[in-house]
Amino acid sequence: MRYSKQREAILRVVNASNVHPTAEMVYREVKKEIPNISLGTVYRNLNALADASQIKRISIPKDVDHFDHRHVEHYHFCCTKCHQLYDLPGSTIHQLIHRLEQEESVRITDYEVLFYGICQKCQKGKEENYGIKRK
Amino acid sequence: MRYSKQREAILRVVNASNVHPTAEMVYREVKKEIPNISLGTVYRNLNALADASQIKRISIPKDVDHFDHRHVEHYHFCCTKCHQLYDLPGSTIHQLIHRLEQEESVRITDYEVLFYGICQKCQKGKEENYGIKRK
DNA sequence: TAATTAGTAGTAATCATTACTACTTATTAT
DNA sequence: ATAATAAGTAGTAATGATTACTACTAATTA
Repeated sequence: MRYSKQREAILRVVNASNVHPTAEMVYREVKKEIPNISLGTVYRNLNALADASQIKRISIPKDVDHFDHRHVEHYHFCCTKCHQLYDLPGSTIHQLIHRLEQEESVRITDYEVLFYGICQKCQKGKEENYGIKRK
Repeated sequence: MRYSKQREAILRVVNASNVHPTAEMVYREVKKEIPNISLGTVYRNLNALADASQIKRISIPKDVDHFDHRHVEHYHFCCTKCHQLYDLPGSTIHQLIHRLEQEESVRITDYEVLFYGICQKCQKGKEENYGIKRK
């Protein structure tokens, strides 16, 4: 993979973000720096970066793909009320992976743990929707 | 939700399947019984059944949605070689959920645990692709 | 048994994502 | 360095899974 300022900017934006951005969100952000960047370029590079394990693609039912700079191990939490995607800390999964590899004879190379529920803010009745539409 | 023979057949097909069928697969199967059923009807009912927690929608990056009759608690395993989706047994997650609810002040109502790796068959070099195309 | 209204078939539309094409730019071999 | 080469890009068209729409059908109810 050869260098390009577009990919560098895209990776920088994903790394700097704390909201698990969608391709569209990354596009809008990178546009500030490279105004004529193409949405296709953003998609192509997000996929390339995910394939190279530099970032992580998160697939959520009834939602567009999100991307995450997975620097520390964690799980994801999707609030079913405001549809905001949060991080949850955790590393419990490793023992589980080890056991499953032994018992099920599979080789596990990656994982995604996604919880659904009501986030703290929404429990307090202070939810906002963040303009995220559900299909 | 009122009764319809279409929804009944769709639920029956999902329940009888052990391959986490896609909407298209359910459609092809139900068509044997109700030849003029519409693909839109299958989608609508799969969504309705998922919303009613009778089945579960599984979202996988770069793949179409799959559906699962979640009768016993388990995790999912997606082989990165043959792209087949398998079940992995497990119930370890409950302690984790309880701890996260306490520590993070969220209310968790559902979860999805998806592992990636190489399945037993593919480790033995006997993989098939099952005609599943990656975009 | 008629009235109501959810459900359906069939088709058109949507929209996130990918593919394509001509052009540009990073890397390489002379 | 500089030309060759091949990966990357912008812009736009195409794709394809999913949803929306419309006129019709059938399950529930009063």
